[in-house]
Amino acid sequence: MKYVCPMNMENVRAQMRKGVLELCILRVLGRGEAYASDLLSDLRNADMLVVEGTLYPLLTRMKNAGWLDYRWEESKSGPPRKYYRLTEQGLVILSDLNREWLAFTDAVASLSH
Amino acid sequence: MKYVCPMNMENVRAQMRKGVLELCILRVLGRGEAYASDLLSDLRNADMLVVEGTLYPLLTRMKNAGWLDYRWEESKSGPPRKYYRLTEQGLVILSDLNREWLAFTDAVASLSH
DNA sequence: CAAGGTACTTTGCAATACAAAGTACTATTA
DNA sequence: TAATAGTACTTTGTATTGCAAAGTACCTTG
Repeated sequence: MKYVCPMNMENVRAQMRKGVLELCILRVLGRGEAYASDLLSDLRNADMLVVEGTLYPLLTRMKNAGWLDYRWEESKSGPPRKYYRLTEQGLVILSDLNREWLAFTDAVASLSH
Repeated sequence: MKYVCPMNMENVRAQMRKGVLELCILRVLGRGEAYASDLLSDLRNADMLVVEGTLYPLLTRMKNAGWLDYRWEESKSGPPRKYYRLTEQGLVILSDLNREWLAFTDAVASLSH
C-alpha cells in the first residue's frame, strides 16, 4: 500500500498551529490561572483551533516539565476543575519562548526576499 | 516503561520550525529555482535548521501535491541535481500561505494580552 | 434514579522530523 | 585503473504528537 501525501492547505495550517501551541497556552496562563475549558475558548477565540484530545495531554506534559501546576476547585455545575497556573519556571519559559517567537518570525520574514 | 515527556526549549523551537517549513521552502523557491543544497543553505542562513532527511521527503511531498516540479541538470562537480521550481499552483499556494501566516502571527499576537 | 451536561482521561492511528545508513555519480590522486 | 573524497539524492527506523473517538466520573435536574 503506497503512502499518499496529505499535503494540503488545511494540513499546513494545522502544522503551523502545532508549533506554537505551547507558547499560546503559556501566554493565556500568563494572564492568570485557567482551567481547560477556559483555555479552549481563549484559543478558539484567537482562531487557534484546539480540541480536548490535544490540550489535555499537552497540559499534562507541561505540568510534568515543571512549567505549570494546578489546584483543584469545586464547580457549581459539574465535576471539580483543574485550575492551571504558571510556575516560576513557567514564567521564565514564557519569556524565553516570547523571545524565540520574535526571532522566529524575523527569520521567516527574512525569507520573503 | 513509562513515557517521559521531552518538553524542553529546544524541542519547542523544533516544533515551531516544523509548521512553517513548507512556507519557507515556497518562499525561497519564489525567488527562483533551486536544488536541495541551495535550499538547505538558504534555510540555515535564516536560522531555520533543516537536515537532508527532512528536506528531501518534504520536497517529494510538495512535488506530488503539484506545488513544485523539477528538472534534472548535470553538475560539473558530482551527480546531477534536481532543480525545483514553483508550479502555477505552487504560486497560488505560496500566496495563500503568506496570507495564512499573517493571520496566524496576528492570532498569536492577540494572545499576548 | 434516569438523563444530560461538564470535566478530565485514555486509546489508537496517522503524519512527519530526524538520525543514520545506503546508493550513485564525478573528480582527484596515486 | 583502483582507491578516495566529495556531492546529491533516497531509504529506513524511531520517536513525538495532534486528533478523533470512546471512556470514566462527577454534578444537577426532573
